[in-house]
Amino acid sequence: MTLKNAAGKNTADQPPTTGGTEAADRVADVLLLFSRSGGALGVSEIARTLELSKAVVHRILQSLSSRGLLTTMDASASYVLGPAAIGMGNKAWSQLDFRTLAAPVLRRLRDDTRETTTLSVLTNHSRMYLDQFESPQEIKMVVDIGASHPLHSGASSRAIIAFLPEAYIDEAVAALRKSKPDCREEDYAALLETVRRNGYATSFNERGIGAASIAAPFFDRAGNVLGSISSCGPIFRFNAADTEGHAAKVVAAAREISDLLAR
Amino acid sequence: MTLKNAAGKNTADQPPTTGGTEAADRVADVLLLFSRSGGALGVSEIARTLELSKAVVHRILQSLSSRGLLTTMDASASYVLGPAAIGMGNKAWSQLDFRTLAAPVLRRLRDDTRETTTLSVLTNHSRMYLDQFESPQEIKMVVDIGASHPLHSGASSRAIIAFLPEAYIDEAVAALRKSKPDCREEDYAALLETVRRNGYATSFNERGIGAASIAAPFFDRAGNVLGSISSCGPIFRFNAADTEGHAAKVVAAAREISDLLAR
DNA sequence: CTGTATCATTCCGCTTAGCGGAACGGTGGG
DNA sequence: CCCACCGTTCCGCTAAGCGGAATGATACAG
Repeated sequence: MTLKNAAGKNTADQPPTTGGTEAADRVADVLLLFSRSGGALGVSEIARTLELSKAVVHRILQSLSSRGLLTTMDASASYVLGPAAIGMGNKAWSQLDFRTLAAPVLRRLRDDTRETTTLSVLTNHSRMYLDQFESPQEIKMVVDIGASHPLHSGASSRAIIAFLPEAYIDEAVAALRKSKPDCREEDYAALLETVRRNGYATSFNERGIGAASIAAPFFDRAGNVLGSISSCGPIFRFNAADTEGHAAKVVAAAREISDLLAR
Repeated sequence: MTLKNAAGKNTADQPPTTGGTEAADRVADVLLLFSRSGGALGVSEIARTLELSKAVVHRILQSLSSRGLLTTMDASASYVLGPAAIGMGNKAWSQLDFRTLAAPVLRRLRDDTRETTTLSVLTNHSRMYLDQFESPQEIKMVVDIGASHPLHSGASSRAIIAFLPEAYIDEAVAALRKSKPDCREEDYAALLETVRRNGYATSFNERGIGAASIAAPFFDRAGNVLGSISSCGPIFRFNAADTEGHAAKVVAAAREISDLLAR
């Protein structure tokens, strides 16, 4: 029975065990499940999804919430990520340096497209430019590193929000209505659907006059959006005919960053 | 040797096992260790700190980094929190609702002090107002919910940064120099030391003219700062004689929030 | 108010996952 | 060159913890 099940250990399906212990893998999987699935989760649901016994899941949840990584909503029953998870996220920001990680990719994309390339990350409920590589040309776009921008407009934002849960989108539509009361929710949803299908977002004359931008998102291994990169410049250099080819380069670069993160 | 170590399982010290399984507790502890200790960590160091065998730690690290919760810096050897930790942090923000959690405490503090109370959270490398309860008086302070503020100035910011690692403080001093080239690093360090000792921060006529604020931080169970609350209003109602009593109320409220989070 | 179907939680004996001590290769400093 | 410390790997023993089933709580339908 223990014959070859020992080291190999794949029940033939989803999560290929790697290196460590099965117990630890399970704990990680539970955490990642929370970080994937939007709302609150209960014992049975998790047990079903991960194909584990309810007893096991229950014990893991006990441990995790005893350490504050999970919390139980008001009464009791179902769990959500807890304050310690927020603390961890904050720490991760200071430990893991996106800028250095993405720099080579961004620089190469800049040299390739000869347009300014930017790096944005998702932060709480907004977006922020972390870095940029400026175009070598005299007329170019320059963004403000560090300031935060709303998630509802601009290519870099749309590339992110298209892959976030419903709640973010509702919030964005609400914010959008304040400046453009006549915008329709369906139109925005359709726009984001296009972004999801193409894998990139575009904007022309949107945030700034005469500015154009093509942006693509990158993800962590669990499939969460972490941010986006863009190639942007004066609109007269972004003609419709080239857009597709240009976008392909941006998407490829974004995927490269995702891969670096997944490594 | 294994005599009574079996079930009871407390080596008489730090982390009292609760509910779940020992294995899961260990995994959580490793994660929390990363979220506490600033830099990168190696197998031996963790094993020593947590009083675990090196083999165990090594296996846990394998599992966690196979899921992207940890990452190994460039070559190899020591680990830091990975992209999945950032994704988790982001998700935690949307699941765990600080505003509703803190609302009763903030409202009570407002009714008690008759001044506007605010809720701020740490985000990436800045701070953001999440909520406020306005003073019932005609002359009052009102802050801008949602916008982000630098970490280097204002009571609410200082209450946070005083409990962050060195790197943040250096960054703040650098930013501070841009507006006040003559500020001395030692002075700022001393200021923060005072904040740490008192448990609260004050500002008078600092961010806005005629405005005063008393702020205290709150923490997750692991001791990470998550944000701060403040009681603030027109400076003429904040006379020095009352400051200490006023601050005590703010600190008590902040501790209450920490407790709610630790529950 | 009773029946049925969820849910989370608890129990306990069996067994297998994984603990830990020790051995191994690599690296750096004295 | 050696010693100290690192991360990694091996393997036999054993107790940690898995899982099936029982229990209690809650909820909805009839």
